Amino acid sequence: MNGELGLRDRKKRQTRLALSRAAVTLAHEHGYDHVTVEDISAAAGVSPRTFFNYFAGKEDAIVAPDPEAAARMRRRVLDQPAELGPGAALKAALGDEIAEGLADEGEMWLLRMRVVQQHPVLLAKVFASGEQAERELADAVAERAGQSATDLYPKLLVAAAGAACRVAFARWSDQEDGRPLEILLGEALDLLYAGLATPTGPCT
Amino acid sequence: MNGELGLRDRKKRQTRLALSRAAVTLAHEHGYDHVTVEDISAAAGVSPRTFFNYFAGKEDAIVAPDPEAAARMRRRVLDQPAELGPGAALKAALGDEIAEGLADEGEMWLLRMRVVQQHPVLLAKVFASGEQAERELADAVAERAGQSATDLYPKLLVAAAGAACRVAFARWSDQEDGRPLEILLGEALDLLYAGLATPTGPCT
DNA sequence: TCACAATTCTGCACCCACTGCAAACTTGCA
DNA sequence: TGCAAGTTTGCAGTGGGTGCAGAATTGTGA
Repeated sequence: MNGELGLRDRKKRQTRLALSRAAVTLAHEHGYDHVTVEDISAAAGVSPRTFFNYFAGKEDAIVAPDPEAAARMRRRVLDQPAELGPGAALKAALGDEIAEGLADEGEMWLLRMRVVQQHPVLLAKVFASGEQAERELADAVAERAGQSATDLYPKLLVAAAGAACRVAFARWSDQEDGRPLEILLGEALDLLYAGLATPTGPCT
Repeated sequence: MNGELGLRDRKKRQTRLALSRAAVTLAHEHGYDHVTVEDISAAAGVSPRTFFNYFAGKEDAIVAPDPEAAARMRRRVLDQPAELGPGAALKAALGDEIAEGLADEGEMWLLRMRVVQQHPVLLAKVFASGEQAERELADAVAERAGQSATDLYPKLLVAAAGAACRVAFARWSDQEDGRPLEILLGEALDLLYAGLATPTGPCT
């Protein structure tokens, strides 16, 4: 009736979001390991047991691996104009994804990045979920490149692009560099596609 | 007197190695999360409490972040012939490191990789410790390139090279491809330095 | 409107990872 | 041999994480 979702599902989404927001903000205020699951669930108004009905662990409440992200990126890659090569298609797809994400919840991304950058455990989670996404993405890239997903090229392309993303995100959240995320990522990808050429010439 | 190390230090090294080997082999046999710290320490002949005197956690007993690796790689990069550019120096340094590691404990590396590849948590640890090493390596590369360590180029070069390493290691442990690790890594780095050129031309 | 089925929430009991502390033990050295 | 320093261990406790079963809530058909 309202928004195509019943009260049940709306409440679930709401609870999940409340837990996630509570986890990020509490961790940002008091430090990740000074925040217990009990604190988070209390702030979100549910029992500690319920927390584990939504997230597999405390870490997941902060990094929140988006289960739809992989499929969405796959579609983005395949939907790019046919004249683009695999690398350009991947770059365009990443640009689209980031533009949309920033518009939806950019300030939350920034807060999350700040917390994550200071906690190796969380950073590890980010890498792991990125790696998961890379596996699916490699399929899409392989399809565009007319290769098998087990070939070196698709795997390396998405892995290297992932590395570029991480570098760009880190620079973005570092506030040293005030430029927007899209620019930073574009710069990194261009350098990558130029064979990591040094300022004075190609990579030697 | 004997090997420059007293009985004390030799025993410590021995215990650490025993714990690490026990962790890897037990995890390989029974699955990582069906093995408890108690099992590992029992197999190594020490008390569970002692386990934590050697490793910060169960994961560390398997991924065992080598505390000297970063400094060693830094030296390797700086010690490469002066005529090599940053990228070539990094490639050569990685080759040296791998050749030495394979000779010392190649079969253990393989077993470890097999375990790690199937456990997101461990994979995450690998990424995290890799990321840690990348920060130090970026300094060395920046020095060779005559740039600041906060510049994009050094960070992206080591991050992309790290991605190439992970891809090469994964392919190596996959046993689909029987070629030796050095070849696989060289191939990945070459493709990277060629700007991730597709089989039919440069990356578009 | 009401009652029933399905789903969600919650408390409880439990396992395991991990830590600080202090006592027992081992090693190195005078 | 005996002492100082370092290592191992047990113990007690915290917190993350899970299975289970009952209570609470919601969707649905009569």
